[in-house]
Amino acid sequence: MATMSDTGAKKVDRRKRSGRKSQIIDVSTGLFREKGYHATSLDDIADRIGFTKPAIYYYFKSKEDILFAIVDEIVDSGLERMQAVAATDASPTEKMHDLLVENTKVILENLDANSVFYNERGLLSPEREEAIREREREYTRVARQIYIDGVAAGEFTDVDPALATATLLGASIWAHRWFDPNGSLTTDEVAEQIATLLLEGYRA
Amino acid sequence: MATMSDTGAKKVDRRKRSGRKSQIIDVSTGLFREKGYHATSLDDIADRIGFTKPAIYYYFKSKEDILFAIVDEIVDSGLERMQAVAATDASPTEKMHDLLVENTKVILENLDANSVFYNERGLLSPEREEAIREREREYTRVARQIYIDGVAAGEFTDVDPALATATLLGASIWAHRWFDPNGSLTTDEVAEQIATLLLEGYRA
DNA sequence: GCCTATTGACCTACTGTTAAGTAATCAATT
DNA sequence: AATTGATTACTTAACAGTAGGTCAATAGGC
Repeated sequence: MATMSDTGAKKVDRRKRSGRKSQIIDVSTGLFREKGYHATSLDDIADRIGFTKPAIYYYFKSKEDILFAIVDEIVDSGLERMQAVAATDASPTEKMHDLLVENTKVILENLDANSVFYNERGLLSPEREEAIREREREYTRVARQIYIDGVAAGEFTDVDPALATATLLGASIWAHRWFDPNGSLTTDEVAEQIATLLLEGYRA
Repeated sequence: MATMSDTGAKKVDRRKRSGRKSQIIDVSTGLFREKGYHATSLDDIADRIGFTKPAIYYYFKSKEDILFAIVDEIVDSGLERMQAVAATDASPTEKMHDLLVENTKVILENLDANSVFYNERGLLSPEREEAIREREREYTRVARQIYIDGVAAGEFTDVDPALATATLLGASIWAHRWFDPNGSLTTDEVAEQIATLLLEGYRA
């Protein structure tokens, strides 16, 4: 009776999801990445859990809600770490380097969910995609401001900040397509090398 | 391959296709990019042409064949231009710069098809995906060799060539996600600025 | 009368989703 | 201690819609 009465709240607690709900999300994340959202049926998800299909509806109102849960959680976790980097009083050069390192790490440490984020989020309803895109704009805004500060401080090349940050972040994001968790390089090493390569250029 | 005095070198050569067939490919390319492969029905494609669905089967044996036709054509057009760059006797630095410029241009000049290539090709059958992946390996092999030559010549930073080329090409490829054809920058300007930014780094 | 291009009708498989029912658990009441 | 009622976590059955795909039939040009 003591700890029961506060569970009725509608706010979703990300850290303490019910075991089943987080299991559905985890399994769906893997399948969505492997096969794509539309090519993954609710039967596929249920089978892998050891469920029947309608049981999913006890935890989610629709298939799209599962995808949204995955994508929504990811955009939050990334944004938090970007803002932490931007909030330091380091130089623009250091900030941008750290931002690229953190961005790569956040992606590679949660490869499945981030792959789903980048490849399947376009399949959400227009309203939900816009909600995600809004959060992402905040994300790119942080990076762009660092770049603008860097140009003002004479530290960065004076090119279009939108182009520069899109290119820099793109190089980092693209790691999700080729990174092999079983390869010889760790996520930290890859993150550091990408950031350094972009900062200095590839010319010796 | 000699220089073709064709009207549009930027457009993909589709002389071998009948008008209808190329129309199906064009329309499908647009829809696959907008909505995704699985979310696009054959009725959607037929409707946009002014067709009925079975007519598609006069030109293609299956829906997947349409996707394969799009993806197959793209991987060819890209590879040809990469090999042309690699075949010159320029320095590794110049080659890599040109390769990045050409890669970006080839993507932005055919944005729909390249978006489909990068986002939907994983939905092909395993055999066909492997066939595409094989051609793409040739693609990355060309870039990697240039990088290796550049390191040997003391021109490039001595990092893992696989990581370096994946990062460099990734930054270029990622342009397909943010480039706006109606924006203020042309494809040539974007291609040149991305290549220069990557070559020199963003530090002033 | 043949070839090309196209259609309407149809089949089958599968999808997300809902409804209704059930076994187990637990709190409150008898 | 036994009964009840509610809640949790599912199951089975089924539905309505849609998808890719097939095929016989056909209109128009040569």
